Amino acid sequence: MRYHKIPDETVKRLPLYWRALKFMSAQGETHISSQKLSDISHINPWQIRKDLSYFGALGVRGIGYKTKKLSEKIGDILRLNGTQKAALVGVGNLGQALLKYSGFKSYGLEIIAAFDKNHKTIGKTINQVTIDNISKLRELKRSKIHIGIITVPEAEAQEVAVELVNAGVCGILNFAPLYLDLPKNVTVINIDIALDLALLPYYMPAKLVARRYIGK
Amino acid sequence: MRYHKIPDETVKRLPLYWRALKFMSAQGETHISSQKLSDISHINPWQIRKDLSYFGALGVRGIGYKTKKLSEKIGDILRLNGTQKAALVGVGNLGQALLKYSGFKSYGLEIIAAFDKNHKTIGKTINQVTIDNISKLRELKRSKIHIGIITVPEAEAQEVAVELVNAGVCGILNFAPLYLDLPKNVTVINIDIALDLALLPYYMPAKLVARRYIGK
DNA sequence: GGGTGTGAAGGGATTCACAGCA
DNA sequence: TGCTGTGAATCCCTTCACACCC
Repeated sequence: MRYHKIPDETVKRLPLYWRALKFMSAQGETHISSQKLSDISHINPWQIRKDLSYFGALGVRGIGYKTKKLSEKIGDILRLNGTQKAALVGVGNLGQALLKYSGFKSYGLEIIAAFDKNHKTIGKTINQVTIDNISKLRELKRSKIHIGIITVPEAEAQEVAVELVNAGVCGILNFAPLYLDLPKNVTVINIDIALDLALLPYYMPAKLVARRYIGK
Repeated sequence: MRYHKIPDETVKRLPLYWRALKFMSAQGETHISSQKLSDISHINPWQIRKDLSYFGALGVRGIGYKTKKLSEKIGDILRLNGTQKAALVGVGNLGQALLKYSGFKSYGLEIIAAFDKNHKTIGKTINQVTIDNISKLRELKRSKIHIGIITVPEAEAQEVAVELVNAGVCGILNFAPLYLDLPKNVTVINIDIALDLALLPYYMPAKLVARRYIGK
């Protein structure tokens, strides 16, 4: 296994393993088998082993994986070890919730700047971050922030995204429900809660009635 | 094409098409081609045509799709037409943001009940919803609510989920970062923002350095 | 002409089954 | 014995190419 391309689907599962390993670590478990990891993450054991094998032999046959070693390894792969600074734009309901949310820290993310255009919001301090006028976005360049979080309304999102990129951002977490048109070297992760929600009725029990389509 | 199983991946894309169609409708477009739909949704035209073909011949050769007809059809498939009532448990930062969020309405979801265990929060009214004591969750059964939204801390999520199911809920939107162990007939959609966020550093430009692993 | 609908081909991810090693 | 690591087989989804129809 040399110079192996890692499937995107595998990468998507890594944070899940990471979360499960932290959980096991907290329980004081020093070792974990793919079966046990499966019990927590609900991914098949062979899928887990296959996924992990892309990164070399991380386990010990007959024993399993060392909890701490494995979680460090996954952290290295995902580059979650160490802290990354982020700027948030749009301090509405969601923006405020994210600012107050402490869970980002364990993923190495720290929001150290926030912007809004509402004068009632500007100047407020939430969770040690003072909200700036959005017009000062371009001054962000100095602070070497590479991650931006967009929580502005849909109509303003594209414009804000461009300004963030101009300010040196190359990774964006986008909560606005639209596709952001940006240079290829910018990574965008879209989170649209409503889009996920929309799947719920389809998969709810009534599905048994009409899961298959009778066509033509 | 008879009795054809619809791929999950196709279902996942339907809300995206639905969103794009609403956008086009708002622009006053009565017809749309798969190419145009692709421009907005950033899904390949042939993928779109394939996806839609699972539901029968919805388009007109040489013309494209009727915007309104198609969006209604997708709404029917996803069961988004009509309103579904939901109960939210855990009125913290995120819970409040969701209560105030108006975007659910267009997906046919209306939060009509909210619960918390914090006595400072109980009794407050947010967006016309008065927050109840979480101990009253079991009384929910009468109100025929089938969707539950969980925004409580991880440690309480499993317990709350079980109570929701006891109260008649069969579809859950779970924001707590853990796997909910529930009867098979309950549909759970998990949203863990941090899990998505964790992928950002991996895909950010520095990836060019170590995207592939040099093993063994 | 222009754009859909769809079998067939191709590609990738999942699953299997077992070799290999503590 | 127990559990990992991994080629091979399988399955499913994506992509292609073109027939078909407005």
